[in-house]
Amino acid sequence: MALTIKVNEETFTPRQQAVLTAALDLLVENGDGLTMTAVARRASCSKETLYKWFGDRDGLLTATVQWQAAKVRMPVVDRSHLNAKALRLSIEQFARDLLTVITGEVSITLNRTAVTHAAQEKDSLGIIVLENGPLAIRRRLKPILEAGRDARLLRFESSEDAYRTFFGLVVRDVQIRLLLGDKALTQTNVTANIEADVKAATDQFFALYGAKANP
Amino acid sequence: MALTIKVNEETFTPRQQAVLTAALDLLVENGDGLTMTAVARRASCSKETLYKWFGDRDGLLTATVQWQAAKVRMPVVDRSHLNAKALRLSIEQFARDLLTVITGEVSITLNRTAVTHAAQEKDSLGIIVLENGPLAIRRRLKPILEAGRDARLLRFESSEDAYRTFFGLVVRDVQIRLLLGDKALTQTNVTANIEADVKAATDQFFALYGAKANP
DNA sequence: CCGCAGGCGTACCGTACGGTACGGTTCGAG
DNA sequence: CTCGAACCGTACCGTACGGTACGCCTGCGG
Repeated sequence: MALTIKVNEETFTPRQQAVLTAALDLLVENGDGLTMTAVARRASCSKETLYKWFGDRDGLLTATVQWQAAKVRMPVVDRSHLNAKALRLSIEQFARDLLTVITGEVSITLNRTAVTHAAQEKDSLGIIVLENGPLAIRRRLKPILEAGRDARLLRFESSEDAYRTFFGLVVRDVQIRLLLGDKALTQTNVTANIEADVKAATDQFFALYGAKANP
Repeated sequence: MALTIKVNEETFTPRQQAVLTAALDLLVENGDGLTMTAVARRASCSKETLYKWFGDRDGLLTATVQWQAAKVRMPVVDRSHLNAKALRLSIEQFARDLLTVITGEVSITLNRTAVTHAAQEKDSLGIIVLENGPLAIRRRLKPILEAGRDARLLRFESSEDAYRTFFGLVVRDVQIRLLLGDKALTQTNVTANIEADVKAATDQFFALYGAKANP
């Protein structure tokens, strides 16, 4: 049960979603100190119900992460008419969404939880976060990049490499520093600079992969 | 005691270093399941000694991370005669060292431990890892970058931005994926591509910040 | 040889927490 | 009204682990 990876969105009853919300809230505020008793108390339900619904602590954790991670949805970009301006706006939007999500408190908590989990030979949470984080972005971004290449607006060999470079240019050292609790990177400090960072990253990406550059 | 951040390298007796080595080994193999009893047994010492030397579990953890992290030393690059070729080699070397360290098993373990720690309002380990990881690299790289700029080989406004872009270009999504336990990124899989990745990142860095480009 | 400091091994304690059991309550079906 | 399913609250159990106490051994200064 705990090892099961649910690929398609599991339907939770509203009551169950309330429990998951409580669990997520506790996770965000209390860090990793998520206890079954605390969840039960916060959600006003009995521990027995928790165990009946989610199997064990890992099942509850997995369901919470899965459920929340699946909520993060990147906007779909119109791919039909793709001029230079539209492409740039799309890329910029991706950068903005990526940075916004990654610097969010919920995302930080989920990533921390998954990393902690991965430190105990249990990779299920890591896979979920990966699947709904970086990999989701990759799935969405790649078609855009390839459309841009087909339209002679971008130039690259491997869309995989282009995506990963984009990721690096946008995220830089922000995520790891946030995960490590760098006080110099307060939430407000980051969000204030998002627009400038997005623009800079997009500029750099086009400098590297724009049709004019990089012959 | 546990909150103390030791800035200068604490001198540990050989016996104490053996204990720290045992702790690190356990950390690497057993993930986060580091128990005082296990350390004591592995190091053939008594728990009482552990507590006498390190105060509490956090103190031992901090000492271990601190001691190991301080071992990671970036090579100092000769800054005196700086032609284009030497600069490029220096940058490349930094990229190589950064990737090699970050993908190492010990580094992954330390980062995971620090992230886990940071998920419990305790940021001491995070600060240590930050200080000896990204920030150490920054301290070493910045002078090189600025020397390159002074020599008209590089062109950038802020050396801080240049460093962070470099970090992003080199690390990309490798570190977070390793921390999350991505099976698709096996150790060997990464190390095999390090040279190619290093060259690509350096190329991109010079494309963005080389004197000829980016007017 | 004596005494003692440092350290090993082990037994022990307290607590926190995962997991279970059970009595009481609500609510819908028949 | 009755019955049973679902669920709440709570008490309880077992265990793992952080931290402490203590007995024993070793080595060394006097």
